[in-house]
Formats: sequence, structure tokens, C-alpha cells
Amino acid sequence: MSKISQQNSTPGVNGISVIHTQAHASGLQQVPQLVPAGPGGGGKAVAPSKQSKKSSPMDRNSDEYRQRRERNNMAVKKSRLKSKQKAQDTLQRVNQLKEENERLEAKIKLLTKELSVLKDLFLEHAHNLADNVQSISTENTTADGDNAGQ
Amino acid sequence: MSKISQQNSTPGVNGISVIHTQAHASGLQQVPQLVPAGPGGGGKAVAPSKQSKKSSPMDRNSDEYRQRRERNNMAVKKSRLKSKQKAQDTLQRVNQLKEENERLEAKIKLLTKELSVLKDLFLEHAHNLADNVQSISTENTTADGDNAGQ
DNA sequence: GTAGATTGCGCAATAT
DNA sequence: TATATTGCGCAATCTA
Repeated sequence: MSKISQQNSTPGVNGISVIHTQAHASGLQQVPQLVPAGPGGGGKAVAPSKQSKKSSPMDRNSDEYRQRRERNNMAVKKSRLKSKQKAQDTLQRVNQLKEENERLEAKIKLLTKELSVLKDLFLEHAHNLADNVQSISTENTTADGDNAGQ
Repeated sequence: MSKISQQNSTPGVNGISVIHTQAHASGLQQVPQLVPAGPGGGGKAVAPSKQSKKSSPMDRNSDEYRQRRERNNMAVKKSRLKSKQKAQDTLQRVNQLKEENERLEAKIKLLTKELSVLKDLFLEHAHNLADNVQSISTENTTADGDNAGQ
């Protein structure tokens, strides 16, 4: 679901857009000619105040109105698409970070082990060498094979 | 998808929702009593076909209808809230992971350094001890030991 | 001051 | 059948 990329902006393309015309043309049911607000949409609805705001209540038949509505609808679609995209990206980011995390943890594990080994080796050798030194200095004969580490 | 719509939207402010009841109650402007599709919302509204779908076109005045609408509106709000919440959580998760990442990287850096130090130490000691051994065994003759860096 | 971007909201179709 | 999701349009804001 969803896609990538961003969307165009050519008018009238997208899904389909042939309706408005018909709508107001057919005069199916036209809300009260000049109503403050309608029920359906997103408007809220407080009181049926007249039509404050400007002298023109902006009638729904106006081309001007339809045009603006259409533009806004496009903008809304675009915005929502963008929003979804972003959400998806964020989700992707999470997975990306989780992977990176695992990688880092593995590395830590490795380094820790390496360190541990080296420490042991160090101690061991130190002792061995120390012993050697000791034996040699004391004229000891028994030799203990030394070796090169790592 | 998508169709026409028009009409609807109750005037008002935003922030509260008290409309529906009022809407049909106030009889502000009620869409044609029995319209196929709703105008405002996302309804479709293809042709003014009667009222297919069951025998009841479900008129907007019906209590039944209003009740269902209200329930759905609640569900929608709930769903959207949930959705937002999830998105936010995801975002938070990203930050969390980023922090953890930094922590891990720091640890790696530390371990790496520690390892390096230990290695040097190891080599140095090994050489020193070896030199000691050598000098002692050879009664001190040659000096200087080369070393490799790594 | 406008055009586009966001956002909350209700509707209806659809998924569960 | 009821709730949950989802696409969509409207209108109020916000922003550039």
C-alpha cells in the first residue's frame, strides 16, 4: 500500500474529477443556497449564526467557490500522502536503526571477547616469561618453550 | 471513489462536537430527506438513483441513523487517536534507538582503544621480556630489538 | 491578502 | 450486527 514519490499536482487528474460540475449542474440537491455551513463535512456546528464574515457568504454554486474547494481538496490529498510517506519513512528508520544496533552489539561482543583473550594471553605470557627470566637468572636449565602469540 | 458532495458542514467552531443532534434537530438545512448519498462527507453520490440497498434508504432523520452515525464518529475519533499515538510512539522509538546507538558506538570506541592499548602493552612486554631473556642468555651482547607496530 | 498546507471533523464504504 | 479503518470532502487555521 502506498507508494513512493510525491504526487503531481495536475488538476483534474488524480482520481477523477468530473463531479463538481455535475453536482451543481444537476442540481441534485443543493444545500440551501446560501447556507452558513453544512452538516456533513468537517464544519463544526455551533450556532446557526447567519453568515458573518464578509458580505458574501460565498454560495456553493459559485465557480469561485468550487474552484477553491477543488484546489483545497487537492492540497489535502497531497498533504495526507506526504504525511503517510513520512510515517512510513519513520517506520523504516526504526528497522534501519534496529539493524544497526544489532550490528553494533555483535561488534561489541566480538571486541569484548578479543579483549578477554588478549588479557588472558597477556597474563599467561607475562607469567611464563617471568618464569623464564626467573629460571634463566637462576641458572635453571629446564626451558619452557615460549611462543609467539597471536 | 470520490464523488460529489456538497452541502453539509455545520457552522461552528472547532473543538467540540455537539452538532449532529442539533443539526437534524435544528432542521437547519437537511439534505433532501432521503438522498442516496450524503453530500458532505465522503459519501459517493453517483446518480440520483432511488434508494437501492435495502428497502430503507435510511433517512437522515431517523434516530437509528443518527445513532449509528454518532457511534461511528466515536469509533473514527478513537481510531484516529490510536493512529496518532502509534505514530508518535514510533517516533519516540527512533529517538530511543538513536540514543542506544550512540551508547553502543561509544562503547565500541572504548573497547577498541582498550584493545589497542593492551596489544601494545603485550607486544612491548613480550619484547622486553624476550630481550631480557636474550640478553641474559647471551650474556648481554646485542642490543636493540626491533619492533613492529601494528 | 491570497494560495497552499495542515488539521479536526463527519459521512459512508469497507474491513474485521 | 457492531466496531475499526480508510478515503474523501468541507471548513478553519496556519504558514509562506
